[in-house]
Amino acid sequence: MASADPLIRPPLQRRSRESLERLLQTGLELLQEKGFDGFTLQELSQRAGVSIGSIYGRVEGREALIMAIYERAMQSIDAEEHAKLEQVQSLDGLAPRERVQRLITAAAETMLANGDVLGVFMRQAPVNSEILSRGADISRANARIFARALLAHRDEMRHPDPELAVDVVWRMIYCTIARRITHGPRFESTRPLSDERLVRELTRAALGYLF
Amino acid sequence: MASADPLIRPPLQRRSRESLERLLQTGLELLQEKGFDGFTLQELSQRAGVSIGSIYGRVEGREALIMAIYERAMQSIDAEEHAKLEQVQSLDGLAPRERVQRLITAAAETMLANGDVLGVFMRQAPVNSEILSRGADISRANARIFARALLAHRDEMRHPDPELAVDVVWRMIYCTIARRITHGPRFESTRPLSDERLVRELTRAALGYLF
Amino acid sequence: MASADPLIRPPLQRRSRESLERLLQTGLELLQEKGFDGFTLQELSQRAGVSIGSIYGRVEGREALIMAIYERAMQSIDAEEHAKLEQVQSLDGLAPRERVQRLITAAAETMLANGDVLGVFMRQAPVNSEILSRGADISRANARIFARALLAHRDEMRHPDPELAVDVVWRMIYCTIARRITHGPRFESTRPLSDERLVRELTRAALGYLF
Amino acid sequence: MASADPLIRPPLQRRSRESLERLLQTGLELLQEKGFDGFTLQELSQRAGVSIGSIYGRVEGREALIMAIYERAMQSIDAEEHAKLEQVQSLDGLAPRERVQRLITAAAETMLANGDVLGVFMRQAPVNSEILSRGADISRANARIFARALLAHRDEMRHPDPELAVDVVWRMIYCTIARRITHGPRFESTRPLSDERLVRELTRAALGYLF
DNA sequence: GATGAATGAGGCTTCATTCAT
DNA sequence: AATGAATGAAGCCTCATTCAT
Repeated sequence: MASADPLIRPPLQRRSRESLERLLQTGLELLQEKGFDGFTLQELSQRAGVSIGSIYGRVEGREALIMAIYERAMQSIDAEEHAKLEQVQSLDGLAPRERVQRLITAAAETMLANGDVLGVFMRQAPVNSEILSRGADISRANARIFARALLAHRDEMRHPDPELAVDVVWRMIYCTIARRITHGPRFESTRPLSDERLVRELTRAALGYLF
Repeated sequence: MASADPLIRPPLQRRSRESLERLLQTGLELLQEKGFDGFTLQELSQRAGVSIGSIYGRVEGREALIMAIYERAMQSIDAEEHAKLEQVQSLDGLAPRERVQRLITAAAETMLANGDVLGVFMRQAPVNSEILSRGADISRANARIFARALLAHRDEMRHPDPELAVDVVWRMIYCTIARRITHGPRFESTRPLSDERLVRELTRAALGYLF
Repeated sequence: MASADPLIRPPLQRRSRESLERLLQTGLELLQEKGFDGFTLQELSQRAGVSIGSIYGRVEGREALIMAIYERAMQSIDAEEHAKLEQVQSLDGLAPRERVQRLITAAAETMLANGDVLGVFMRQAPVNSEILSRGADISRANARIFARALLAHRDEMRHPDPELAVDVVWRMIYCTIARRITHGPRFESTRPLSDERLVRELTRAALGYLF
Repeated sequence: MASADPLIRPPLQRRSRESLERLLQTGLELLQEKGFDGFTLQELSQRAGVSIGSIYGRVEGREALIMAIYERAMQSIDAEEHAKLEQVQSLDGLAPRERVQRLITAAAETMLANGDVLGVFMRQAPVNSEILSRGADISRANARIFARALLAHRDEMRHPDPELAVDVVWRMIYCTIARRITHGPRFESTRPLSDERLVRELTRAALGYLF
């Protein structure tokens, strides 16, 4: 799912690779601190100790740089979620409810744990089509894994259209957690509610809906 | 819920009121087309046929203008949602499931029906603290109405903590619909799913969870 | 010495005269508070409760308005100084040193006493040719009175060119006091020095120089 | 006496240093021609052949640029006056009257000789607190040198409070010359009076006052 | 006459990108 | 390849003045 066009001109020398790394790492921090709008190449250049010229030597421009930062940041997060979902899926002899519960928890917790970084980009997605589409890619890939895993238990589901139900569950969970990350835990309601509790309740709702 | 501080210097003459109206309306359209970043006073001035100076005669600056557009746009939408929720709440002798179903449908449909306008601001909320907080105000107010209406049936609920359950249901519904508006219907999954169907399934999930 | 061209379109009705008065008075206050640069017709209009349109009905524009404020403010101050100088001049049988002392004191004290208002315009003079030239008119007029009064004692003066000496004394006194008003009492030196003391010493210097 | 905070981001390359120089020089000329109010970055940019962006690369903004022009212009003038005063002070075996005469002449002539440049800033001082305070610094420093030099002869002075007298002399001289520079030679009086003559007479007055 | 809304030239500033060294 | 100075389009805002009511 990685993009085909080279966001980055591959660095050849060790020194280059290092400064590229510094660029992407510092860039992420800058993005977290200032948001996309406050993110300027000038400041990045200074903080990372990499000249503007070098940035342009490595990258097409601001947009591409941000995408490169994005890809780098997402790579590990996505792999982590991916792996967790796959792992639960691969478990044999799991009771349906047990599996569903674990899948939801896996997905939600990975997202919440990486909320700091994820949030930076999730907040921009609705305003930046590039990020929107890459984000969709990732989400959809996970949707598929999630669905496949759940549908192993389709026969036990009481819902008449398991495919649909599973899709809806994914959306429900994903959206609720995602907004928690982007808007904070009290946007929709001031009632205190911990991450753990929310996940538990969402799971419960999913189970009630599916089975 | 309208803000107390005067975003707008109230126009006294007819001509003014007209151009203010033009400003807010055209401004909303411009915001829809270009997004917040692409929204410039210069272009608004041209399109609305109102000089820059006049804009500043009416409004503190760009930021205040946007908030004014926001308030105007939200006023009717919010009132509509508010009213619908209140109306369902006020119905006597409604079976619990029936009431819940209607409440969810009311909330979701109002949002979806106004998605064009809502989306413009919802997309900015995570990036604009002013809008974030106003949006939270509105959402929370509706959360309260929603909760009050549902909790009329708390005795019939099987969930051990009805207050919590009702809060979670609201979040689930609101987040899922909101993201549909801001990210489109296929961000999380490519599986086709109509608005109506989604609402129906969310309702079903909510009912299973509560009762 | 009043300018010939009508800075002000003479108000005919009582109401007009009142609002003109309000304009000039409030204008002076505004000028004191904000300085020339911070002085805007918009704010004056509001504070004085006179519409912009009315201001333009009465006056050519911003510049003319300021000059009108200036003239009004100077009128009384100038008259006061004028009168004091003339009065000392008219005293018979005054010992030379006594007369000089009184003249200097009269001039200096009038200026210092009106420093609040004088300062506003004196600070602008070097930057505003209109005010510069009106200010020069006034200063020169007083120079003439001052000179005439002193030269009554030319025979007692030890200076070989009494005309010159008297001119220099006037300049010295006027400049020192004027700068005290425009730049404050400690611009040139941090040594504390009261108005009274300064005047006394200047007088002493003048006497030593003339006689 | 140069300010410690960096008004200017020091240019590293030759090309930069040249355009910075052009900027400050042309800036001074522009200031002389148009005054502070008429001084715009746009015009400076054009005249100096330096882009707006470059200006901002070198300087914080308009205000800082003006201060930089000021500091550069004052540096040499101040040094010159400073040096001249020190030099007279250092002369041994000078008769009191001789020394006073030379000191006053030194101070006055340096100022008058640099009147073109000095005037630009002196005219703004009463209206620009930054310049006012820097100007005060310089004047006070010279006041100290002047006083120290004169007070070497305190025993010969007939004035009962030599410290005071010397302070007053400095003020008198400085103010009269400064106003001559800012307001021209005929503001206070139309009587023709050359620079030389004025200085000579001021000196005579000072001598009469002190000794 | 009075009112105050409307106008718009013109100022300052930011920052992605280019280019000389 | 790297550096960082230079560029300039484009945005926001102010305020004297004009003009419809």
